[in-house]
Amino acid sequence: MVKIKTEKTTEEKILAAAKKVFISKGMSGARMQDIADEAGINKALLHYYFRSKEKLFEVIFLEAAQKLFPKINSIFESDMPLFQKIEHFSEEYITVMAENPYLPLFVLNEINQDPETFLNKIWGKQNLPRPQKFLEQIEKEVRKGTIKKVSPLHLLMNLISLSVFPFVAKSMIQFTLGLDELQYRAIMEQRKKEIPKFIIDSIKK
Amino acid sequence: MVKIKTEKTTEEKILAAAKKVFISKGMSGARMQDIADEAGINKALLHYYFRSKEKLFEVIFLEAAQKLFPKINSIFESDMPLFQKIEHFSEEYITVMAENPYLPLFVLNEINQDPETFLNKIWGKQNLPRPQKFLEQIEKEVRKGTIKKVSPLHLLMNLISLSVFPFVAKSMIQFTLGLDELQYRAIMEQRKKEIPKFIIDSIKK
DNA sequence: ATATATTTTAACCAAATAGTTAACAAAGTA
DNA sequence: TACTTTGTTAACTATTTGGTTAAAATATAT
Repeated sequence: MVKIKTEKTTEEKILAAAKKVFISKGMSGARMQDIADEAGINKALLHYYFRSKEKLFEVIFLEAAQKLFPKINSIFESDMPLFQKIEHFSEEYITVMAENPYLPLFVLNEINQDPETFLNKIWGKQNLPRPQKFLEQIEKEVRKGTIKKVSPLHLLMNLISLSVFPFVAKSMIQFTLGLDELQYRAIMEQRKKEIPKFIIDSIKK
Repeated sequence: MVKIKTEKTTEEKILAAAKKVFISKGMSGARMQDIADEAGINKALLHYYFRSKEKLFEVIFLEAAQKLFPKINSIFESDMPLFQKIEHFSEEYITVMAENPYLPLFVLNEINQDPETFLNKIWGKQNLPRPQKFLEQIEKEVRKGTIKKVSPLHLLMNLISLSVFPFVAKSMIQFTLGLDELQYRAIMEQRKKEIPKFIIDSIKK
């Protein structure tokens, strides 16, 4: 019988704790002490593994951004037909976000605090959404006459809005509608099918 | 010729400065010194007019929340027919938010940081969205057969997502699409008509 | 076993930051 | 004018917080 290592290394504990604290409090609201407590270690250890709060934050933020965008691009830039792409996108996106519901708000908020820093320095632009191909595809379908004459840009914004916003407004939605965690998840599950149906019903001829 | 007072009172200067700083940096990222500088006054004056950072923040946050929700409710609860309500909502909402584009992200983010505090203590629930009547109205239309068999809840979420998200993601959108302020505003202007068209095309029989 | 390198901690430090105080200035009032 | 209230400031204080240090504990190599 081989012994399998299940204990987290200190670095993993730190990263998990940092992720939790940064995502719930944001960069400026997070305290190094809170992260240390959450990880069950001494504060000095944070600085031993990651030099500063900024460095630690950068790791967490990049990981979050990686999770948010690359998958979007791989779908946007694939060769699927339009309707299938729309279905695939909301399915995939909601699946990933259901496991990390606070991620979109976290990323959007940090970007908003200092767009310059985040959008230029931290990212190579390969991580950013590249909707070009998707936009062209819509335009082509419009010209072919297979869908109604819709604005590609607005259709893009619609697809993303419908998929992302329910996560950004999670707390709000749960509170105003009185939903517990399970009910919320169930509704997000439904949306995987609801969104493409809603969109396709609107644009198909 | 009567002299008209155009100078701001100190209190107004503070509120304007606090609004600007809090909305761009958030509660935890904002510095009292920044607010004082922005208002062109001494830091001690902030404490003279508002006792603490928290008190000052509460004023700003409430004002922001007031602007965000009551109008929504007055539309949701009016007696307009459904389609007109949808048109009216996106028109009204986008008009208000175009003047305060960072407001939704600010409010959603602060709520997220501490839902308990914000949603219970600070608000009397009269400010929160009350979508009940709107949901019932949709259900009625479905039963009458005037629109397709859609989920009222998802339709509600769709309308709000489509209207609010483009403001929440403003920085992101501008950066990835390379839009300046004017172009962004123009697109939001278009959305006032695009959103209701998009929705109604989807649900009408 | 001994020595060396790595990991972890408690105690400390310096900078940042919310909040206070006491004195001064301006405006209102008798 | 004298006096009181209101508004404003510079300088200061207390606390929070990111970061450091030096020593102890643990693991690793010889």
